[in-house]
Amino acid sequence: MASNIHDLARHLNISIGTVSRALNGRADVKAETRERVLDAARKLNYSPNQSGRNLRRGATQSVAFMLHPHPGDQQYGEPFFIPFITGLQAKLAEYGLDLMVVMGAPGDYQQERLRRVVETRRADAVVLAATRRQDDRIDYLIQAGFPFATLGRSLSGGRSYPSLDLDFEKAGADAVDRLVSRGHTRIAAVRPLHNLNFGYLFMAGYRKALKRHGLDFDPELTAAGLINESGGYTVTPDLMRAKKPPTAIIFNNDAMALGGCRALVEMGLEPGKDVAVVVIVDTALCRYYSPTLTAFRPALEPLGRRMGEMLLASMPALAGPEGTKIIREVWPLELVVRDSD
Amino acid sequence: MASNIHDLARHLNISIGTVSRALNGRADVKAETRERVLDAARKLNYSPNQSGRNLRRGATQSVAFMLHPHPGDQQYGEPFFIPFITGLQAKLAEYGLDLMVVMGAPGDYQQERLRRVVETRRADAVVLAATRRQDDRIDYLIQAGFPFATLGRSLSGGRSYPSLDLDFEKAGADAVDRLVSRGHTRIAAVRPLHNLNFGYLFMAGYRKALKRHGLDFDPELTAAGLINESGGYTVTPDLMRAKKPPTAIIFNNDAMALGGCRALVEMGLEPGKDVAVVVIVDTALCRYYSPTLTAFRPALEPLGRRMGEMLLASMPALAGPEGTKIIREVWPLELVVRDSD
DNA sequence: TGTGTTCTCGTAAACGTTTACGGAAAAACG
DNA sequence: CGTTTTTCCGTAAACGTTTACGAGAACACA
Repeated sequence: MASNIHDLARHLNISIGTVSRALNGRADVKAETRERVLDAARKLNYSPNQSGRNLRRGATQSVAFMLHPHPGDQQYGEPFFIPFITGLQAKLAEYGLDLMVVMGAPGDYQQERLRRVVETRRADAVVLAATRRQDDRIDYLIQAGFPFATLGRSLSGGRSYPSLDLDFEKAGADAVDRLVSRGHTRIAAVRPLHNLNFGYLFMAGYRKALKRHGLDFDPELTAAGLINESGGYTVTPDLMRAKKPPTAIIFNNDAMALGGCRALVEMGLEPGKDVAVVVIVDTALCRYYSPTLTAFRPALEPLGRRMGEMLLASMPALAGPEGTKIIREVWPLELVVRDSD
Repeated sequence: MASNIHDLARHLNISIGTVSRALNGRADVKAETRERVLDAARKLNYSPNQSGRNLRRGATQSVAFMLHPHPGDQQYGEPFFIPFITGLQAKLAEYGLDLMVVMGAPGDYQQERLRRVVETRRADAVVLAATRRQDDRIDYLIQAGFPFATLGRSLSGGRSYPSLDLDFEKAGADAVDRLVSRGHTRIAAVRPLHNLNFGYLFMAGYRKALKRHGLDFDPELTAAGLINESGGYTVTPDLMRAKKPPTAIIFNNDAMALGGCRALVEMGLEPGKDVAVVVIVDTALCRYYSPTLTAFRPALEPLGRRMGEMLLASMPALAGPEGTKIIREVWPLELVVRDSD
């Protein structure tokens, strides 16, 4: 049960040093001895104590993913993150690393939890998501010299850390292009509250495309809400009460769109007919609404795997010093045309 | 930065023993000394190395929550679990415990990951979710003598471990009652694939209520699918092609219902008018569909907090031996009547 | 003053690993 | 057979904590 390396060594009549070396696949141990050790370990069902190992190695062999709510948002962005985490975990597992997801308490934007993980060295690296325009967490991690990577970019920290992002700017522009090509000229955009960086990127693409098509930017046609059903639901009526109401709305994600569509229905409008709808990030819902919603679909699971690779490459202890390079990538979002526009 | 307790002691010209005692709030240290230590710790921003602490204490001060996919289900049950996890984490934090979420790889039903956590003692206790009728994980944990609690019951392990569950049996029966009172006699039920225990409970309640109302159980009116949109979407057409098709469908959760409604629409049927719909577990979606879906709503965040309390009470190291009692509870689900039935 | 009690604190031994170092035995080589 | 190299393994020192034990100082009391 609580057997340790000494028990194992005693049982085999050899030293703990040899046992350890055998277990860790070191070269300087006879093949026969290694077999005996491995057998015995299996029989006594020994497995090394992680705390002892961590202490001696000065590393925990694990990576923390910080998942956090936005204040007032009960739903997190979980349908988005789960496939991402799955991919990340799969890749890390290939290198013997564990992934642990750390949830922050709503409100403090996880600064406290992050410090805790870093200061007590519970993980060897962390990955941050939902980066903000200016992100204290990034500044903190750089200053602390702690390895990390982000899902999403930020103005903080410049280009000095690995990051992976989706091309929200292009998606924003593509959405406008698509709607213009369908004859729309009054196109609204619903972005996330809380100055999340992808919100800015999305809006930047949106505005650029409007200008390219010679359309005016009308502040009344934009709104910001929580990234969930209630956010879209709350914000949409205001949009429709504009002096010149939109004929199309681009929602930041599918949950917001669902809420928005509900609001439209309650106003007696039919989504996809009276008002076109396009969604920037579809997690799963867009296929199942009526009408089905035209949306951009991210490849989240591969994105997670890629994040794992980036992290590995940036951890000197694992990739070797030659692998210590900072990788930054931006991945495209694929447009899936459905019935709502 | 990487300062340890020796640095701190040297800086203060006292022994590491005293520093440790001061930091851990032991009684046998002068008030003035404690102040000095605390100040210095803050100034040098020292925080104890978790690995050293774990090793010495033989405990990690953390709890693992095993989150896992069902094979073929990419979406996990995350909208369900996230609020639960939030509550759990909040409660544990009150006692200085960290929560880490461990994601299993799809397919192996997390046996391997669970063993890893237990054998390497990465956590002091685990909480299991989505229990099955017969659950190897429970048998394993009992045999290993590892502290745990479950969200959901199981046939495995009898009543020898703490568990928290929702009353799916009553919800299943209530759903039937409600539909019968609205004049339905041909009521279908869509349950989860994979012999999850809550699926059995739901179906048990469903069948009991049918019998109570003198209605026959028709196997053609039940189906099993993945617990997500695609599960409901796939399964619903079969139901409607029964010799005597249902006039109402009870879906196990909101995601399945969404998929099911989509299928109905594609068959030219209007959910809530041609076919009544009731949902057993609503996470967030039911309010936002058109028509809004009648559903049972669980109090997930409080449930998570309660789980935290149960766990604490069952961990001798934390609650003291007098607190070592096994708590088992079943919580009600609240019916929210909307437009779909 | 002598004795007993209470506060404080220092010492050192754990906790379970990994690994640098060195030495004995075996192998290789002339 | 002597010398050098290689292979294998044991020894012991870390890693950063916590805590049992004991001792000195301070205090109380008669």
